[in-house]
Amino acid sequence: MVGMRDVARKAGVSVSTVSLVVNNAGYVSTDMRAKVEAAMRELDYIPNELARNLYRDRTDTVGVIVPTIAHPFFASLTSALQHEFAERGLKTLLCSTVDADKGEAEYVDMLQRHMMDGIVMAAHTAHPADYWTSIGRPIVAFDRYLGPGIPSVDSDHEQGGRLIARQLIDSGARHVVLIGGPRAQFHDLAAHVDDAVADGNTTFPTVRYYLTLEHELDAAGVRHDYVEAGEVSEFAGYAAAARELFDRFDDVDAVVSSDTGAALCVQEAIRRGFSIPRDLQIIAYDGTYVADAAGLRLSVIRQDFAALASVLASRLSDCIAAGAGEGAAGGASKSSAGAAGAAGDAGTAEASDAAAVSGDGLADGVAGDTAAGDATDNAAAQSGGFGETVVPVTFVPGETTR
Amino acid sequence: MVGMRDVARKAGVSVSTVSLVVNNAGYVSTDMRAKVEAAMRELDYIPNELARNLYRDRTDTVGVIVPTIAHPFFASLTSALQHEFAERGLKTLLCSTVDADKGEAEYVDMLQRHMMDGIVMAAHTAHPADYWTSIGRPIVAFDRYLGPGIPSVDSDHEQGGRLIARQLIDSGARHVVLIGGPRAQFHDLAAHVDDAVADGNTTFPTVRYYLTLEHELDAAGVRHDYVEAGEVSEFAGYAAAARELFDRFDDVDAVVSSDTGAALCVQEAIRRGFSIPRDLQIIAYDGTYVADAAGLRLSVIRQDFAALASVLASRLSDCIAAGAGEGAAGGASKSSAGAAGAAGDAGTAEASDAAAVSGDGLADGVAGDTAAGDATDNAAAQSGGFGETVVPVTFVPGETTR
DNA sequence: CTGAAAGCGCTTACAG
DNA sequence: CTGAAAGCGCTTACAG
Repeated sequence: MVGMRDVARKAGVSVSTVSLVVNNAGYVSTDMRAKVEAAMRELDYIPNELARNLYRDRTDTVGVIVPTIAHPFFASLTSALQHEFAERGLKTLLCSTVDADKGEAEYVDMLQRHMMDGIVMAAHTAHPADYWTSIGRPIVAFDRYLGPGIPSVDSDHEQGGRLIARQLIDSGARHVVLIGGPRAQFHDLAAHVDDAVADGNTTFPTVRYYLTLEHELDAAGVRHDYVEAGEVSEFAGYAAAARELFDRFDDVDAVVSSDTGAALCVQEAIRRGFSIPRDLQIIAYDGTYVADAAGLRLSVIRQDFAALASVLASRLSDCIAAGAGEGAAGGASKSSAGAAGAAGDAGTAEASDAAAVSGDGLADGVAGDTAAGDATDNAAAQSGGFGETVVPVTFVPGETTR
Repeated sequence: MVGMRDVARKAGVSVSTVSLVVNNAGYVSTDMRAKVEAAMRELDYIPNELARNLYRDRTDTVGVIVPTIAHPFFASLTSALQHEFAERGLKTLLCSTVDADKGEAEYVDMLQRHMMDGIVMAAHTAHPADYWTSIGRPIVAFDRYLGPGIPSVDSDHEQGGRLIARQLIDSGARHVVLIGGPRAQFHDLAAHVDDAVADGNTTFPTVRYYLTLEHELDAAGVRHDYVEAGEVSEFAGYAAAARELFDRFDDVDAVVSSDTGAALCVQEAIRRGFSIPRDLQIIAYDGTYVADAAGLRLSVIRQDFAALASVLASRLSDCIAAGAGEGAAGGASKSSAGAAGAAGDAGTAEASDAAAVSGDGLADGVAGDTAAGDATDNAAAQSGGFGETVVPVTFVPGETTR
C-alpha cells in the first residue's frame, strides 16, 4: 500500500507538505504542490481514511437502528434518513435489531467504541431511561421516549387519530375495527417510563393514535373494536387478523390499520365480496408505497418521512457538533473534566420544557401536499433545544373512503 | 476520554498489559488481570476501535450499493445481506446511488480509502469493465457483470423465463403483455461489455427473463407485447403503464411484470372489472412482500433473497480474506510488489471458465419451499472460484394464475 | 512557505 | 509473565 511517506520520498518533500497538499490546506508554493501532485498521480496515491478517523476521533458515520429494513415503514424511514445524512456528509450504517441477538446493545457498543458518531434509535428497547441517558454520546430517538436529555422526533399521532375520527364520523361509520399490535404492550412498556408518562408522553407514540381515535369515537357514540395482529412486520399475523376481523364482526363498516394491515384487509374484503368504500371504508396509517400497491389505492394518514428524517438528522448533527468540544483530538487534550464549555453537558440536559411541539396549533390539513417545509423550518429554528419534536401528518384520500 | 494509558496508570501496569487483558490474548497473571479489570471498571474504560482499525487496516464494514432502499426489491435484498454480513461479523453501510450525485463513485472512493473492507454492487453503473477491474479491492456484483475477475451473483433468470412460459402456455394464454424498463437499455448497456456478451452474459441479467420468455412464447405461437414503464421504482410509471396496457390491448389475457408492476395491474384490472385469473392472469417477478399485499395474492417467480445474500456474502468474505495477505498491517510490510502469494492476484484473475452455474441442471421446481440450501452449499463448495454464480428461482402460485 | 516532531489510541513483536 | 519500543498512516502546532 502506498502511503504519504512514499509520495513524500518520490516528490522529495516532507510528509507534512504532502498532507497540506492532500487537504488543500495551509500555504504551499505552486511548484511544491505540482511536484507532490505529480508524485501522487504516478504512485496512484489514495489517502487512508482510517488514520484521519483516528486523529479526528470521528468516522462521519451514523447508525440507524431499526427492527428490520424488510418492512415498508422502516425502509421508507431509513431511505429518507440516509438521504438527509448524505446531504450532511454522513454515511449511514444499517443497524437491524432482528439480526442482532443482543438487540441494540451491539450498536450502542459500537457507538461507544467510536465507530459511529451517533445513532438514531427507531427500534424497541427494554432498557430503563437511565441506560440511555448515561451513554453520553449522540443519540436521537424516533417515535419513542428514551429518557431525559435524549431528543425525540415523531409524527403527530394525536392529530392522526383526530383526522381518522373526523373522516369516519363525517362519513357515517357505525362500527370501526382497529387492527394493531398486542394491546398489552401499551402499558407494559409505559411502566418503564413513569416520568415520561407524567410529562404526557408514552413510550410508543404510535399508540397515541389508537387512543385518540377511540376517545373521539366514544365521544361520537361510534362503536369500535380492536383486533390484535401479533408483532409488527409479521405478515401472517396481519393476514390472520384480517380474516378474524370479518369473521367476528359482520357489521364492520370501517377498518383502520397500518399500510400492510389495511392492504391485507382490502385483499380479504375483495375475497368476501365487499364493496369498498360503499360497504366498508379502510384507512391505512403510514402512507408507504404499500398503500399504493394494494388492491385499491388506500386512503392514508401519511407520515411525512422526509420531514421526520430532516428533523432527526439535524438533531443528531447538532448533538454530534455539541459533543465535538469535549474529547477533541489533536495535541494536548487528555484533560479530565475542566473543559466543560458554554455548550454545557448536552447529554444530560433536562428535556421536558424545551419541547417544541410543532404542528400542534396547525389546522388539521386534509391535503396531499406535504407540510415538510414547515416542520423542517421549525426544527431548524429550534435546533438547540432538546425534547420532543412533533411532525404533522396528513390525510390523503384514496379509493377506500367515501 | 479515558484511554488505555489511564487504565494502565491506575492499575500500575504497562499499556501492553492492559491491551493483553482487553483482548484476552497472550499470558497475563491472574492478579495482573484482576488489577487491570478493576481499573477498567472504575474508569469505565471502553476501547477506541478507531485505533484498532488503523492498526488492522480493517473496519469490518462492507458497503451495499443499491439504487434506493425505498423499493421492496432492494429492501429485501439489503435486509438479507445485512443479516448474512452480521453473521460474519461485518457491518453494513448503506450506499444509495440516488442520494449520491456522483453515483457509485463516492462509495468506490470510500472503499479505496479503506473505510470499507469491500462492497456489493447492486446498482446501475455506466463504467467500462476495466474501471471495476482496476480498483483492486474486494467487490462482488449482484445481477450484473462488471468485468473479468469480479465475481457476480444472480438469480437464474432464464429459468424464471421458462417457468413463466410454461405456466402461461399450459394454462392456454393467448396474448401476453410484459411491462418492464426501457427496452433500449437492453442493448445500450450491453455495448459496454462486449466480452461479457461473448461469454453469454449481459449487463442486466434481469433482461434475460424477458428474452427467454419471449423466445418460448414465440416457439409456442403465443402473441406477446412489451410495454415500457420508465425507470424502475418509479411508481407513477408503472401505474401509467398498467393503464396503457389495458387501453392498447383489449384482448390481453396475461400480464408479466415486477411485483410492483403486477400489483398495479391487479389494481387497474379490478377497476376495469376483469375477473382474475379467469379472464386475466398476472405473474409477478421478484416475490417481495408487495406481492402479498396486492389486491390478490400474486402468483410469483420468487427470487431467493436468502440464498442470493448468502452467496454474495461468502463471496465477498472470501475476497476480503484473500486480500488480507497483501497490504497487511503490523510491523514491517511496506514492501511494494513481491508479496504476491499463493492466492494470486484475485483482483485480476480471469473469470469466465471458473463460472459455476448452479441450478442449471435443476428441474424447474414448482415449489414453495426454497432451494436456498442447495445454492448455499454449492456456493460454499466453489467458494474459491470467481465468475458467475446463479441461484435458482421458484414459481409460487397465488390467486392470479389458473 | 517547509520540515522535524509529537501525537491520535491501540497492537504486536521483542527483550527481559 | 511484563514492559519499553516501534509502528499503523495521517495531522497539526511549532520552529525555521
